[in-house]
Amino acid sequence: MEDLTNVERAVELLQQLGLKEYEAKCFVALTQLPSGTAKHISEISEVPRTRVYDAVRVLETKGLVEIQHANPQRFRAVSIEEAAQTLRAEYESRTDSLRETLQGVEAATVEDEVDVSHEVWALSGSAAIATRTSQLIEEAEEEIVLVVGHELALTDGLVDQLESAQDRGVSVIVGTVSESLREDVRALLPGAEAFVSELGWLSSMAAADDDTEITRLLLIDRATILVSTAHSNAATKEESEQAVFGRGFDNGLVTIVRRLMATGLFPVDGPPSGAAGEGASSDAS
Amino acid sequence: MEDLTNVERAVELLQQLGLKEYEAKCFVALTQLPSGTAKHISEISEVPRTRVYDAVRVLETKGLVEIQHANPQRFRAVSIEEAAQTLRAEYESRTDSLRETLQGVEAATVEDEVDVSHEVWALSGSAAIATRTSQLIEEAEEEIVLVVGHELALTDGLVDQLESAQDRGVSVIVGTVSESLREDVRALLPGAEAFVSELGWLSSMAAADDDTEITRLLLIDRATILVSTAHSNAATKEESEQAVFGRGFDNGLVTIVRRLMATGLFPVDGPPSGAAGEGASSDAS
DNA sequence: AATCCGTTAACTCGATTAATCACAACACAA
DNA sequence: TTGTGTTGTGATTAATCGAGTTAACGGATT
Repeated sequence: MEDLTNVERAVELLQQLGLKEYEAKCFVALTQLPSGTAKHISEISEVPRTRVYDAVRVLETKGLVEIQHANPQRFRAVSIEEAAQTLRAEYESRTDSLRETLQGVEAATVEDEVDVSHEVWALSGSAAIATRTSQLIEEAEEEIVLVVGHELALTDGLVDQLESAQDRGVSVIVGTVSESLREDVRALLPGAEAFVSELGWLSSMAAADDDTEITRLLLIDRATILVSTAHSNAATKEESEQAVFGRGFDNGLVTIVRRLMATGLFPVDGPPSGAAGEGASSDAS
Repeated sequence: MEDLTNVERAVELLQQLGLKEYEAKCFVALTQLPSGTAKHISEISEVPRTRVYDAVRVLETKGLVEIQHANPQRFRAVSIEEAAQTLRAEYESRTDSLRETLQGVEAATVEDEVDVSHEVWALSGSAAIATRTSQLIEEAEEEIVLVVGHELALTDGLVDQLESAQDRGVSVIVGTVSESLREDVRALLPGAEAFVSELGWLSSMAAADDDTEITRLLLIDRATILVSTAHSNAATKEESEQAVFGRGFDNGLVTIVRRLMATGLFPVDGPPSGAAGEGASSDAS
């Protein structure tokens, strides 16, 4: 009674996990009782009494409740821990099946060759962006320029990957937004160049009612770029991360960013070695 | 083309994982291509071309595809492995949140005391049944009588639990359907009584068009019983496991099963010690 | 028998989704 | 220029599904 918010959250989560509204509400109600009748459940869950039976029966087939076939019937939920495990196991087996099934599908009619040199791809979701970031870092052969616009963007995994890139002879240059973060980088990655950059020039792109900031800016071998932004919309209160990445030395996006980096990105310590300066002078598409 | 079935399976799985039909079909189509346009996707996925755009946009927000904003737009799916991980992670975080949220809910109005001695509960799903089985075994104080009607029912975990029950002084009696399985039990559980039982008397309960067999039959301290049956319906081709369990010495179900075990269940080696015989003579409800 | 309660099943309404259509912007060729 | 075809967006219709309600059945109680 005192925690309506928690109940609502739980109901919403259960629906996201595939339960219908009534099922979710009934289950949450049952977790609040050692056991209960349809009437009882209806009262605390606000589910029409006559529909409790359907809902609970479905829950039973999913292994989430047990039914006592008496008069009146009594219902009881399994433990929270067990319910969570049951649901998790269900989706885990589904993703596993999906993996197998999709691997047995692949390959369709091959389409014509596509010019890959001017591609600019958009993607969203922190996980997807992180994955792409590490893929790009791993394919670097000569140089990695990384500007982290937010503390959270510099994860342990990222540091490890940069380290192993250095080990195979790739030069790593890291820009940060703050002095303190630069010190961290210098401690974590001794072999890398570290500098403080100003990303203000890009923040001005953001719309007025949004709160957008750059989280990552990655340039691989001067020919592949990835820019990611965290976009927290004030209206919907949603946090989302978006990114674009482009391939090819004369790719439009790559060219622009290379030029921007050469001119306005490295004001404090000056442009690092040949990273951006050389690119700026050698792109004439 | 040659594996329509696989494609259909994948689409179905993706829908079970929360995607809409069009989204699922588009994604599967994209896994068959390095990249493709809306037209291309529409052709292999049978999704109306004009709807491909929406579907793919949703997929992008879920981190499953990347979009090239060109003319025409091009779309590309992330790797199968990455897609599976993304989906799995999504549901894992949801079950975790659920666990936490539910723990912050518990407890509602306490209802009147319920007479617990005649309860008979029904539950379904192998996982749920296995969990309940182990809970019952762990609460045993004196005696466990277990009849396994199917080889698969005797899992390693089950054996371990029976072993630890023996260690705390609980006598374990195991019935099997075959002589060979009995030998296995004798090897795995030296301290336990093992015998071959006949379960034919219960199989006759099954309806004609079904294929039902008893997988487990568990009697704890002569006062709690669990019977589980594997029910493979020929019509729907679905495999499901169901169970009932009851508590209390004079519980109707317990009484019946105790009596049945005393009379007709142990024909080969005779009834073990005092397990069922004593019960049969002492129940007068 | 009359009535109450528990239970099931059927039906309505509304929202979401699938499927189709119409249109504007653009490219290319005749 | 005109015609043709393609791309992308938006609106519209049709079908499906879930939520909410009502009716009907059967057993138990009085």
